[in-house]
Amino acid sequence: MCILGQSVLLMHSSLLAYASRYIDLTQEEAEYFVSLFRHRKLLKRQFLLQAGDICRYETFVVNGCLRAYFVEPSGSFHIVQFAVEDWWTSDLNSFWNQTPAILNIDALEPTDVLQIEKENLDRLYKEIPKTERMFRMMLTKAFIAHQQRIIDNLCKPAMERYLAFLEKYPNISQRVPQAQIASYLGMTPEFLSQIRRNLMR
Amino acid sequence: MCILGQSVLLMHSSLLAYASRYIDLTQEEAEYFVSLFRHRKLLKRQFLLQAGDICRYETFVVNGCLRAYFVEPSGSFHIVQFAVEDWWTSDLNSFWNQTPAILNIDALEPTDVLQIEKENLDRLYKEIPKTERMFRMMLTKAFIAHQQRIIDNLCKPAMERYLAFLEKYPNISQRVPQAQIASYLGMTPEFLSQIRRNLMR
DNA sequence: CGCGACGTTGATTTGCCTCAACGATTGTGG
DNA sequence: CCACAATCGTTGAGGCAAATCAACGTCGCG
Repeated sequence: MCILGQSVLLMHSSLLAYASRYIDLTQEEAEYFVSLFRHRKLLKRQFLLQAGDICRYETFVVNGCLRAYFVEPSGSFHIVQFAVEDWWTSDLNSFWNQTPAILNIDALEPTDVLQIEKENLDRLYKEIPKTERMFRMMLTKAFIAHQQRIIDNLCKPAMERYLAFLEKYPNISQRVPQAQIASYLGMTPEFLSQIRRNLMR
Repeated sequence: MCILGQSVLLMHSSLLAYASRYIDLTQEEAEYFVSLFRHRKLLKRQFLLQAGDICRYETFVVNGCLRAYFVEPSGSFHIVQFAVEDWWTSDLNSFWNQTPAILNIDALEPTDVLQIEKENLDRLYKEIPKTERMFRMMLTKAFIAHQQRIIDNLCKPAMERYLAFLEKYPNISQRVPQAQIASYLGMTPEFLSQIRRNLMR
């Protein structure tokens, strides 16, 4: 155990615990699996990815909190995703095609992540095919969540979207600033504040 | 070749052509692959899935056009997806968990589809593992498209969303009624009409 | 022909944004 | 340990994009 914080071993066990929800790995497979990831520590506000760069890694969050956001030419920005413990994040389009990213990803808290390169991920699929199943399942869940979000954005007014967010992500709503949540929900911080006032009664 | 329309053989070749974009199948594998699908013909306005039912199939569109939409308690509805030739559709959440669907799917035109049951899909993954790769890749692309749609909905005004839609789906915008497109884009038909008038100059 | 589906137009309303100013809290350097 | 800046949330006035409601025109079709 490392004095300076959680050891890499503990990081790995966090990732393996996650994987075990989807697939069973032998001791040997598990070791190979985690060996393809590299650990990285982020300070608050440090970037994991900047728009324009190529997204080289798929990222697993061990602890802390990241945000992925899109910056418009006008300068305003919109949060696409929060990622806390046990979440994955990346600019999937950039990662998949190895093209410049349109998303920025940075840390809202000091954060530990494990990252895997595209090459290694392809290698992993090849060496341990059932890992491909895991990623397919993860993607399925993420896709469903995105679809639900599209539906909500289409038909729910601001207050309902906020209430749904509170219910769905209680662990996120308690740790990230309200302005960030407003951005995620597609409204201004001022308006979210007004909504909260109305909810007080 | 069947007198009453495209033969099942041609349907299958359409599906195999699609699959070949992602993976290579031997003759034998290809035959097994398509044998797991059943063909179905839909009349205009016929339902493929109704909310509340369990979504038993993943559906590949051979020709025609489907829409997947969500109906609110108030009665208003929102189109989540159009599916034309070479697209897949389902209520993925319902299919995945075998829980009641929240989406309705029906035909905007007479439509031919090929459907695979969950059991057979799982069997397919097992017998021909590379098919799992294909579905993972399809999902990745769909996920990316959904993410882009979320971004667009968050930051683009109605007119830009409409223009982006025209550019992205020219083959859809020419065949489905404008009111349907308005629903997909999250605006009223009246407002879309106004936008089109403004674009006339 | 007459009905239903579809698109258009205009008047009015409203949900949400913009802009600007003002507390409260945090944190950081002197 | 204090002072000051930065961050964060709140409040209010005014404006705009888009919804609502209602009426009307135009097809295609039974």
